[in-house]
Amino acid sequence: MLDIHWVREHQGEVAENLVRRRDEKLKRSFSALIHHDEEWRRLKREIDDLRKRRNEISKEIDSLKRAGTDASQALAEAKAIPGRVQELEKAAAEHQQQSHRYSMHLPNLLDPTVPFGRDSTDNEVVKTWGKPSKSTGTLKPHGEFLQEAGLADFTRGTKISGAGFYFLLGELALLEQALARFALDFLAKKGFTVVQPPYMISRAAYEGVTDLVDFERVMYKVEGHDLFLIATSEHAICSMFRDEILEEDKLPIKLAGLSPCFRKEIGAHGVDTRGLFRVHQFNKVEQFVFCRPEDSPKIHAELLANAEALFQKLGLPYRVVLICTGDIGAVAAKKYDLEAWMPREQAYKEAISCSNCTSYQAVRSNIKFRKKGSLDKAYVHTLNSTAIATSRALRAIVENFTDEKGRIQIPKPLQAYMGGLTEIKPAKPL
RNA sequence: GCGGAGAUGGCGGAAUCUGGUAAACGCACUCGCCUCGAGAGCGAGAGCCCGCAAGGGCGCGUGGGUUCAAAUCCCACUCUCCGCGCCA
Repeated sequence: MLDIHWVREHQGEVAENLVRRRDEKLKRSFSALIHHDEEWRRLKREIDDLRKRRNEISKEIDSLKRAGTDASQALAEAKAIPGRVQELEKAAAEHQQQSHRYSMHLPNLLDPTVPFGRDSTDNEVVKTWGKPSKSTGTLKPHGEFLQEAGLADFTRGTKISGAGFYFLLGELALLEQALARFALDFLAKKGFTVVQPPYMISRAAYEGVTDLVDFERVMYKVEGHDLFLIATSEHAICSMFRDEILEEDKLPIKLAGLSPCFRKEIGAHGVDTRGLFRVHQFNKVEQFVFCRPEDSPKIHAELLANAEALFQKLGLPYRVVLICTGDIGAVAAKKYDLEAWMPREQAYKEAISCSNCTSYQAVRSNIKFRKKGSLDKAYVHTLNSTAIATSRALRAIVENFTDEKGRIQIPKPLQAYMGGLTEIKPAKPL
């Protein structure tokens, strides 16, 4: 969400931004927003004037009564006001609601460096690291391999919970824990505070962090409660500081979230349907930062560097893409994806998403900071980046590091978390 | 889940019974004056909304109701504390 005060003064810039997104619908929403905002302000003025008059008369009535004088004339005038106020308030509330609704749909201002494009095929490759392995033509889909190797059970996961659910078994389940712990230890050393957030949050908290369409498409609703399962710890962590004014010298606040992520993501995905790539539940270590506006570009680069460092330490080949205007979504002003090399598909696939959300979430969640030595307040900037989404990292490890005998080589930095184990051998399926 | 008490600025707290337009009093904070400097003292300020401003409106956990007028009365909800129950 954009700050409405700012929008009133910078309508041209907002319109330009929408042109870059090439979205006619948004342009109409924007003029509707301006219209309702103006109407609301006009009515508010009228209502305030009426209230002023009512307050004056109320005072008169008070003093008349205290003096023991007849107040019936003043009372008669006063009685007429609340009804009129109520009428106008109804109209004003309607306009305010509409203006709020439209502003909730307005996307963030894009950073000027975001490339113009239609969809993910127009994203710009900015870096490639590591040597992508050539296809041997013998690799099985990782889901099939893990099922046969007794390291995961997709069949029974589907049986009890439906497609997109799975059991991790034995050493693969331990490797999943190792990955998460590896990422957390790395971030803790970088000054991040580790956070285990609530896994369910209320609608109001949720509206502060994400686009409204996510409620239908992505999030699971808990029946009978005002609660949604989090789709990432980013959501819980951002709303953690909702309606707060932070002190400038506490910034930047760097947090490393650890949580399961629950996503509906309806629809079939071909070869990815069975396996760990696209699932309804996975664990993720997330980087999240609240900072001063002037620091967010620098911190954005840091978060990406952290994500890259983790993949480099694991030895997983990847490339970094800068997401284009058509693929970036409503929340981020600028976004990089880190795509890991997946040998079986001979393709880079999204493993990490790293966004500078500027003040978009801060406005929605009302998170400000007080400038040092003054009473001035401004919205913070928020940034988030995956550190490790364990499900996708596991797939990358399995595909990149399994030898012809079906043994998965454990990346060096994870071995310490696996009691010194260097490889995972296939087991008998349960 | 049951019973009791409560929710007011950054904090402690007053006004609630008896409706009359909130933050008295104290602490902390910001700016200014005064000081060589610090402190003390004095003055102003300190939430949100509309307005270029002057000014006005709103705001006492949330939502509704009664009233010319609600922190105060009524209803529902949320949360906190105490006790009991249940529980990994």
